[in-house]
Amino acid sequence: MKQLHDERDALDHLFALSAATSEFMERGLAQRGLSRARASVLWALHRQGPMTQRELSDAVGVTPRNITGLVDALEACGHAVRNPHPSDRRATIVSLTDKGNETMDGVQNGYRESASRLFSDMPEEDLAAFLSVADRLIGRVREHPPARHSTPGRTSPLS
Amino acid sequence: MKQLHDERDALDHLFALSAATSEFMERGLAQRGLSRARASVLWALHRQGPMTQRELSDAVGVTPRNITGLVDALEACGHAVRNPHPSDRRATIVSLTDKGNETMDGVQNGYRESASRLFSDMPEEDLAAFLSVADRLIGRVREHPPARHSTPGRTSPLS
DNA sequence: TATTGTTATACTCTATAACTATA
DNA sequence: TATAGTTATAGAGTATAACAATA
Repeated sequence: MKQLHDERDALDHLFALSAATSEFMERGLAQRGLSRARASVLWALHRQGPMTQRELSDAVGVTPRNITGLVDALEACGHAVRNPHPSDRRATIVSLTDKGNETMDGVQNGYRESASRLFSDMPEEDLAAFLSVADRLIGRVREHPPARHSTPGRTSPLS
Repeated sequence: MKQLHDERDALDHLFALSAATSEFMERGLAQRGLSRARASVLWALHRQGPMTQRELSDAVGVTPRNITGLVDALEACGHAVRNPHPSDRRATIVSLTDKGNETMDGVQNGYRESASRLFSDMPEEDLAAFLSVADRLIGRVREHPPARHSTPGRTSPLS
């Protein structure tokens, strides 16, 4: 009885934490004029360097058609550029511009500040417990349920 | 040095947990043919009973125009019905159908199973630590940053 | 034949603004 | 004058399918 209630309370907390965190992250991106979808492209380029749109498609987890649109938008606002592939004339290489790199550095610094603000005064053992539980939950949540083909758009910030 | 790394690691975990949880929840809804936006309307009706579209608009946090579209879709798939307001001829009352109630009961039972699967074998003190940390994080994440006007579409499952 | 990136098309979710019927 | 819900329009993000250029 008590245990059952605790479990449901925990799932409630998990959902609430997920929603709040998601809004938190998107608010940070919005300050720099980025949507989550566009930021996910910039993250991939920032972490892994220049790559073709096909590679971006795999890295970000959306179809090549969508990469066309996202890169169009990022090019229009000066965060990325398209260049011809040196040896494969079908392909185009997408790279970050200086502005794109500055933006992503800023996002990264923002995350550092956030991390400090959220966790710096948290007791060591609470932090450890949170990391441990989060690890287990991530694993369970990913493996168990009837896995459909991936839902798009998860970004993986904080390189 | 060590502490700084721990903080960033914790934020990383928080983002990853948020993304995984969000996919987990939407997967559960998708099994029943529901998107998050439509499920949020059904949740509001399931929790609070029949209400006008205007009230739904406030409950769900989207514009009245969007409620029109969402209710159109829910009516088309038999989960909800529109009826005239008894005293205000401008307004329409939206209610769950039997099918809508069954669907939401199923979603709720699914969440109960999920809660059990995720948390039932977790040591009491880990569960307590997670709840405590989650509470603190939700508060910090909501208050601190340059709060824009609300991002839409958070559902609040598990009544 | 297979791959890269595009055009064409469609669907969902979001928004504002203008309009109709009612209060 | 104000409110409830609609139409009209727009934009982002997702998807498939067909096609051109190239491998």
